[in-house]
Amino acid sequence: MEEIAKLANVSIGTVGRALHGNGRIKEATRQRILQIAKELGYKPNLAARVLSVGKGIRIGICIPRELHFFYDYVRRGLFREARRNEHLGVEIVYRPVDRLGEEEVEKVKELLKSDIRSLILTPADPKMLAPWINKAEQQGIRVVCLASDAPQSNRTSVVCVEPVLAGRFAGEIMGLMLSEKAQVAIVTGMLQTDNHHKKVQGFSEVLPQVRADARLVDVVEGHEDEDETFSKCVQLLRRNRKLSGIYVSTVNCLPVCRALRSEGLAGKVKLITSDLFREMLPYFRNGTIAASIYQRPYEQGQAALRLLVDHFVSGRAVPPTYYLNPNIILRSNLALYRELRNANAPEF
Amino acid sequence: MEEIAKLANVSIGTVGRALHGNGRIKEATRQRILQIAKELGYKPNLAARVLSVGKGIRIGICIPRELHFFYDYVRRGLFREARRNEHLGVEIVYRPVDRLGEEEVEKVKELLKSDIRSLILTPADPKMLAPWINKAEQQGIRVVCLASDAPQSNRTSVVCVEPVLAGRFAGEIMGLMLSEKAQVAIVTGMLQTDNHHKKVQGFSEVLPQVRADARLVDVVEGHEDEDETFSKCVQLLRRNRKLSGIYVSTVNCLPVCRALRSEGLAGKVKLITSDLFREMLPYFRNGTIAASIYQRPYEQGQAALRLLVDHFVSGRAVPPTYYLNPNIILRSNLALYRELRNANAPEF
DNA sequence: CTGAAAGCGCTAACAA
DNA sequence: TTGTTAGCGCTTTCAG
Repeated sequence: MEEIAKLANVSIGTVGRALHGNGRIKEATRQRILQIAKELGYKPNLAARVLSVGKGIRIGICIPRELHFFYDYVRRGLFREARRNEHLGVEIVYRPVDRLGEEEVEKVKELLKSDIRSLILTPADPKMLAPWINKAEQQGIRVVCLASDAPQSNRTSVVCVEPVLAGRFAGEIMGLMLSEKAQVAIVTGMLQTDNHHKKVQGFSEVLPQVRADARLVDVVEGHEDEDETFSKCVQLLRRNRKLSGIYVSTVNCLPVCRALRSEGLAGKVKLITSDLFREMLPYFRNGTIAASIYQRPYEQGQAALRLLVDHFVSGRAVPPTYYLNPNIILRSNLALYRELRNANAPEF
Repeated sequence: MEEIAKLANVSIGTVGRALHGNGRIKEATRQRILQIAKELGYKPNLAARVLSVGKGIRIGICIPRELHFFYDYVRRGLFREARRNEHLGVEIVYRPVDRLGEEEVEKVKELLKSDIRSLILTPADPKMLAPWINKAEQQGIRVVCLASDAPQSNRTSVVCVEPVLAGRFAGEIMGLMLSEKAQVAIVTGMLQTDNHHKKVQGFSEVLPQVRADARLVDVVEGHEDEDETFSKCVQLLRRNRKLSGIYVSTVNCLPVCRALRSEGLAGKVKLITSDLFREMLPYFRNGTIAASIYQRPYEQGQAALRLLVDHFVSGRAVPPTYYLNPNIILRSNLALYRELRNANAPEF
């Protein structure tokens, strides 16, 4: 900056104003300074800037505590990435809700009063939340939706795995695994839920493309209830002894596994589940679960935070969407997943 | 630091010496200061440190230019992550080789003279390189192997996809896709190559576990030659009309695709390839390639650099190994891969 | 062995 | 509209 100032015959303060864009400065000098800066290949020293500005970047976070197997990893991704950037003054204001959707509006209101520059949240009820998101954006608070979206709102960005893609992915794998004239079923939570609806949609779109002779014979709604899911699955399996594949689009796969075992069909019926948690492990090991579609909660949290840090520190634009690729978990790569590693393994 | 100094009745300079570990300082005062620092929960301001020290962390990089489809992404991962950490003074000294193994020792020697704190390289000839790696480590230069390993050396760490795992992963997917009494073959480069050998090994271990009745009938070495691979594949397919799966463990999958098409077997024989580049796209689209095992070159580069930055900036230990999970690419998730995205899409 | 002070590059408040 | 200047927290050099 000093060198620019010298060449432009102005003070270092003026150079600052020119570079900064704001401030009262004559357009002519501004242009001149900018020109010289470019010629010199000037790049700001971020360390100095951070040191000088002093106050950090406060980021509000509102995510659920449950379901732990998912949000624990989202949270870790967020917090670790925040800590990695502590030296840039990144600071988190954490206002969790107990379950998805519980009191989310209250928490958001609270966060809006906390002098935050940005807000990360997992909208459960986008309609309800939209006015608050819009209000935040009006105040200059960047809102990033995480894991689920609020498309009708003015949110700056969303980080997630597209549910349709997850469904398509599952559908394609299922199709590849099936033999001729196969019959498959889907077990889901509630079809009303946007997320589940889209997964089912993606799955059923793709399946016939991969195997024209495959048929989706049933979509079972388990309503996230263990017993209901179990008994409905048993019925499904008895009703249809030729079923050769099941896709569980919700996290509740354990009752499905149990139903398969109790009917002696474990390993015979190809089972594709979603996500990953400890209790699934034995079913993976003994071949009941063939594959699981993993939504990479840790990386989702990490990505959300990185987008914001890059934006506030380097002025990088935040893309309106950041879609992650789902992973597929099989027996052979199971060991590499954090959920099953010991706590002190290195993480990113 | 000022507050610590006050409480300990010393100057800020003494606090610095105590914290820093080095320097001439009476052990008693050192302990006292450390104690107070801990009580106060002192954490150094990294921005200030970087600003003060001035000179950054120079990291030497020696990776090949070819094969572009792979190393271009490794390089991007490395460079972008370096740029993200510019404000911490991270700086790259880039000494590429044209092809894997070409003049690697020369380049490494050159880099060792460049006042680097760390060295990232892709060893092609570990035996040859080991003494240089050891020398570097002796000089206090942290050596990180990237994409391939030099296990007999004293390298600090390795970042890669384990080839055995990639093979096992492919084997399991293949197993899941096959029907009864299936016969499969592998097309590889040279079995002498450690990497290929291990992939083949992983694949053949897992296949019978997934399908006891499947049989690995042939392993074809194409020696990375287009014509040789093509004609050997055609022979393979004619010799064995009942072949139902092929795993290509090398990047050279195009001749295999062409052979399948020319024999009218595209889509009939399940084809699993490795990695991803533009020319594979049509074969994905028309169903010739069922799946590809993706080694995430971008993330490999990114991870290597992150490990080092975390180490030098925050004093975090570098884990001796950092294994990435390979991804599987299918038609449905193809669109999300960078290789096929336009250049200005957001990246991490 | 310890203290004092300059300065890293930038921002922001105040003065002109 | 522009110039001046005091720090931000730390390292490092030079003097005690």
